[in-house]
Amino acid sequence: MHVFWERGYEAASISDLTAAMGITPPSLYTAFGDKAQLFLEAIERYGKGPGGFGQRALDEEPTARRAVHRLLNEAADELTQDCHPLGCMMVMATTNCSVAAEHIQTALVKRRALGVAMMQARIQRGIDEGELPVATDAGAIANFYATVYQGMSMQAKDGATRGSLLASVEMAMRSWPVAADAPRRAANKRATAAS
Amino acid sequence: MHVFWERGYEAASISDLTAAMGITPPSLYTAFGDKAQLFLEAIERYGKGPGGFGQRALDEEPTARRAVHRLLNEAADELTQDCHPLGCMMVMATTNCSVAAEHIQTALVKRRALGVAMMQARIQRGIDEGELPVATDAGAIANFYATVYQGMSMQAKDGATRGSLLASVEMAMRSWPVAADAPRRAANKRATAAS
DNA sequence: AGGATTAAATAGCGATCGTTATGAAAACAA
DNA sequence: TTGTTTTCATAACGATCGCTATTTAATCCT
Repeated sequence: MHVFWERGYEAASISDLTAAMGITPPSLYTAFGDKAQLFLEAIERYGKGPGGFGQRALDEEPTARRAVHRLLNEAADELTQDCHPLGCMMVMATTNCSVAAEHIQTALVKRRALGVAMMQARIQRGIDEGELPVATDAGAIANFYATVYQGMSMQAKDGATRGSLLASVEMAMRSWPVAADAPRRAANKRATAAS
Repeated sequence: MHVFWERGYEAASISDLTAAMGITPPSLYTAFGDKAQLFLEAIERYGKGPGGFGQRALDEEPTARRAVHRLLNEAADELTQDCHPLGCMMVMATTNCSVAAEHIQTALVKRRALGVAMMQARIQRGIDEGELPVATDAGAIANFYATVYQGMSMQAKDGATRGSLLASVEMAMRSWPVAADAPRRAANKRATAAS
């Protein structure tokens, strides 16, 4: 998983992989079928392991805003840790590839879209529960924070620090839609105080 | 340039390149030296051609805010055009590579950092000219919008539409620092009206 | 027109790619 | 202990990688 994470799908050679695993090519092929299947298993392992923080944040936090905020904050941690490669494996593994690996590319595009869809669903729940204005476009919000997340992944790969990423997270959260009743309540309060 | 843009540095093979150029390998090597030099020339051409909109936006707009806003708006256009590959060549060309191409990788990291530095300089000018609060961290702002830009590039590669990217741009611009005197003036106006 | 020089194309270099056939060692059955 | 099965590593397969030596075609100068 780390080899694919570090190098990407195509640049990770079989000899890189077997060296890291401590096995020989025939063992790899009898155990995993071929390189593509091994990669998909590695991606799955990533999603359940180091890449699972997003899912957890979306599931566990009481509000959509806190969920997205926690997702990005934990991303800043995770993407810059030095016990594993920098950046998000899902983002970095196949940004560029030859025609031979396009099916892997499309598989990853689908997985990324799935992540956005999960975030969108959490935001929609926030709208339904009155946390966000009913006119909010959940898809647009999810797209934006997915964009920020993917950008953070690139920055981390380029050597950005945790602190730098956290600063970007705080800036991104300033774009969060204003709660429908918060300003109204404030306006009411002022009106009440004036009357 | 389009071949490197589409496939990335390593996945673009010499035969891909010669086929696209309509020449044979020896001609390529006598004209450009080797693959790495050809790539660097392609990157330079990209910066002066399709990738030049960022520089222009930063140079030509009267305020830092308008400069960044235009940069992102034009990026939404440029990154999704169908007359050339999707996404930003500078971002996509070497996100993942083998050990053999790491010097290319680091060269691109430097170029990306240069772009961020130019944006930071424009923002700092905005601070110096009173457009932005003196306490503003120009580096942090530049990092954030660079993050958004790189995320947009990934989204475009994954098939995001121009409209989707533009929506993210509008969201990102909501994070722009509030002008130091704008709220004060508003407050003064209210105070004046009350008195 | 014909020899000298430049240009480009064919063919192939060693190395590495993903993948697998083959042979040797280890574990088990009788 | 011997024969059988299983495990795993050595070695090599065809294909392609970046790159170049050699040969053919075109251009130039007299």
